[in-house]
Amino acid sequence: MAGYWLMKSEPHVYSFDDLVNDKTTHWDGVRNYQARNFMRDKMKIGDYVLFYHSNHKPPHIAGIARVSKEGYPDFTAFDTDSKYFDASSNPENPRWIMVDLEAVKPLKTIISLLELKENPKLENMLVVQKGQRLSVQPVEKKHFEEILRMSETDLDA
DNA sequence: GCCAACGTTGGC
DNA sequence: GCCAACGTTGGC
Repeated sequence: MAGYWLMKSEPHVYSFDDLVNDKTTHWDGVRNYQARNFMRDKMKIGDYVLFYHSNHKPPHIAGIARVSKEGYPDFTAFDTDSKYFDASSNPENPRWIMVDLEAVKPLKTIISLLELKENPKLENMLVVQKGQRLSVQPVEKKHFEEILRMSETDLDA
């Protein structure tokens, strides 16, 4: 059974439209252990991902993606030219992990953070909790399906 | 192992 | 641009 996730990206850095254009991307640059552990240990091929645009007015969920490759070393940590370079990670003992995502489809109507907060069915979602900064979050199936319903998005259409 | 200082995230 | 919340670092 597929799992469900929410992943945050700043759209001026990498947006859902960028993913649609690219078809697939590697999710590099995560430098938080909790987020890394989800990618390393829990995310499976075919899991669905709510693609969230943070640092945007308003912050919102833009589209649906899917895991297309499971956790493997984030090579940007080895690249001294990368802003994600981390001298304490190396190919023999990589500290940071990424997954690949593929675009599935944009939400028919985007759902803002305010709309998420106003829906009592979503009150337990991590993304609406105060101070929640985690950039890779697990999502419950019922919450994922509620967001599809709110956004009038049919994954099978 | 504690915790103060510092850096980052990200909504507002 | 502000700042609350949180994670990390490093001295002790």
